[in-house]
Amino acid sequence: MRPPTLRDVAAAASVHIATASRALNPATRSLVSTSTSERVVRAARSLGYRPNPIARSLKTARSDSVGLVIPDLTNPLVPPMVRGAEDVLSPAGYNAWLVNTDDDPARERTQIHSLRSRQVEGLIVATARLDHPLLEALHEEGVPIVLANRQLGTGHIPSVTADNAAGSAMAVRHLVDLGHTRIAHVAGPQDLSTGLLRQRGFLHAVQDHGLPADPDLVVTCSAWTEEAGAHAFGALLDRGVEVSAVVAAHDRLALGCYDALLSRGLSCPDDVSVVGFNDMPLMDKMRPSLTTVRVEHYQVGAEAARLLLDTFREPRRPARAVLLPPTLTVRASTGPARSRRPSGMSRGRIVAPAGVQARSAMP
Amino acid sequence: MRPPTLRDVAAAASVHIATASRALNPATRSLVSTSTSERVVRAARSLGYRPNPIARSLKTARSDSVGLVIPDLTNPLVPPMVRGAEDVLSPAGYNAWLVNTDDDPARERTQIHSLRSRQVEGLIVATARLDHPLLEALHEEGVPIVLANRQLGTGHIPSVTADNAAGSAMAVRHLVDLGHTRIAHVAGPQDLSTGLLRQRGFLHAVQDHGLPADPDLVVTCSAWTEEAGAHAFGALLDRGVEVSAVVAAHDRLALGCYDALLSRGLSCPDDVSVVGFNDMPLMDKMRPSLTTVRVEHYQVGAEAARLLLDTFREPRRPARAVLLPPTLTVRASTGPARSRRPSGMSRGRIVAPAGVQARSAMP
DNA sequence: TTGTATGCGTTATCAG
DNA sequence: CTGATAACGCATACAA
Repeated sequence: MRPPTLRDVAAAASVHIATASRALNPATRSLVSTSTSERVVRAARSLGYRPNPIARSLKTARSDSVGLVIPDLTNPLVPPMVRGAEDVLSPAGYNAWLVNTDDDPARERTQIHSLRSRQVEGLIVATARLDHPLLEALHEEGVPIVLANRQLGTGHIPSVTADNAAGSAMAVRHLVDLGHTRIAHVAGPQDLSTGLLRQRGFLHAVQDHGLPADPDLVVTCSAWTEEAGAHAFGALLDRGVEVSAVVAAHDRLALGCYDALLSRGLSCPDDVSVVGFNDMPLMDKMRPSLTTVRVEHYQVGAEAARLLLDTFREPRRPARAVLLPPTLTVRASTGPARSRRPSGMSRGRIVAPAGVQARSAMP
Repeated sequence: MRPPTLRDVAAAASVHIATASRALNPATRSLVSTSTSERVVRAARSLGYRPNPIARSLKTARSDSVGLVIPDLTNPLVPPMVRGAEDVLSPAGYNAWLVNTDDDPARERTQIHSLRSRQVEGLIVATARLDHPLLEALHEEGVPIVLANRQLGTGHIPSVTADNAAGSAMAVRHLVDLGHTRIAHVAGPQDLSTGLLRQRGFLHAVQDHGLPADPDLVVTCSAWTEEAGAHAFGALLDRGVEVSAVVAAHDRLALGCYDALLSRGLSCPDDVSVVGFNDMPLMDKMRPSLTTVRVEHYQVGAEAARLLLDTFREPRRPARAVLLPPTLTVRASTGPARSRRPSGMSRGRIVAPAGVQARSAMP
């Protein structure tokens, strides 16, 4: 049995189809007498009428939907962002189309094309790179876009992110308060705003506390994986660099640091304190539970959606970069710096393993 | 600048709009001469023509999209299922609409309504309860549905799930091989097929190994949370039930068991071995890393999508219940049963804390 | 306040 | 093989 259309409702209420349309549409109901409007509504209800959004879209050239461009749904940071966005979009009458790009530019291109052909009215994009011609081009074209979690280098497109520099500073501050002076940074990909700004924030914070910005204390990962973190931090340890604490630019990198320490017989936090970034689910269940800079990804998604809705209302509003304040969640992976023994191999001091020449920091 | 329509393409190729339509549509291209079809395709490409799926849907009464009804995107089991489904649907030309129900029947009802009004051609539902009138009704109506991860009690609707009973049996078998004879079960909600079948599988397996199905060894949780698991297993421990191993119906319940043990000064696996269910992300990073029954949720999603596509081709095909074989991932949370000392308080034997009367198992 | 007429972009059914 | 025409379901400018 074919679902009832407006025509059926109009017939049942013995009014013209146009009248039925007006009566059923809250915005135009005032143009119709209360009595007939009531009659129409009753007829619609009794027939189980549901407006056909396809037909409506064709007519109004609106789809009431936005595209959500994400790297990968199975990345634990993503689902909270998505729900945050949906929880704002939904009450505003918008639906969200999700697409995964797997951080592959080609796939991203086709996915965004597919979204546009489905007539989405705007885009929330969580896959921005610092240099991102595609997004710049779309923005030039006038496609409403809001970036979530990551920004462009140019800042031309509105964005909602955590205040990454502030987050790094909080981590450093915490470690300095615990007495640490040799603090390393396991940085993330430098072509992403998250990686870059967390590193910059780290370097500034270290200097603000009067500590030298020793290049030996910074290692960079090209991916946010445990393996990358373990490899990078392991290399730093193996170089014999003196270090009692590390700020990782991502919880996964921090877990990699755990692995690097474990495989070298070192303990966290006794030998080295570790701070992560993001506070992914289950970070409280690690051993040791991870001290980390908490980012409210739900809020990032929600705020991005609000910005997008704003853009719909005021298309030519200048780009804004909304920074959400992170917080520091202190758990068991950070502890006081060991007071250094005058000489010898204290457990708090990392020395190069046999066969590796210890290299002293530049003066 | 308005995006080009079929009319524009037809004009540019100086053919009738109907001819342009046929030329551009792979299925009807054969009705058009090669030369004109080439001309049309060239015109379309040079104009950057993209068919309007809204208009097409209105005409064809197809949406090329299916609904994916999930409990909550932030549940770590869900994203792999979703991607599995998408990776099958996408090559078949279907897009997936995602909705979260938060396991709230009212919300589920409205979300499914919303999907239907968006003209989805079928539903993949991961929120089934054993008793689920809404789904039965939809199925009666002829809406193509495939259940994923959970089944109905009646089995009237095609489903794809892990073989939950087999999974429980694998867990029990593993523990028996390690010498355990007092094995508990922390069961999940019994109104869900997952909870029920894992419990049943546990009880059968225990009996198959000649162990008594002691009711004291089974506790039930009404939610898949760590708190519920900790509370239930804690209560079992506090009753003084002798137990050296536990099969939890979910990794989260298993983590709750960890908590219950920890807060009672007991150690895993030295005092009690713990087996989880699902192998959620990061379970290898727990301390101890969790031995668990691995369910390939990606495959569950993918297979559910395949079944749905089958249903589109053969609407009246009888319901099938596809069971995917789980595997046991052995990690550090399970170890050999302690050989029991003749008397005294061995660490391997749990005794009731002061103030709690130890209750012996029924004879 | 209600009815009339038209079109959104596409596909399908006719003729020719 | 191609062109003309209608129709999908709805919203709206215009007329009454």
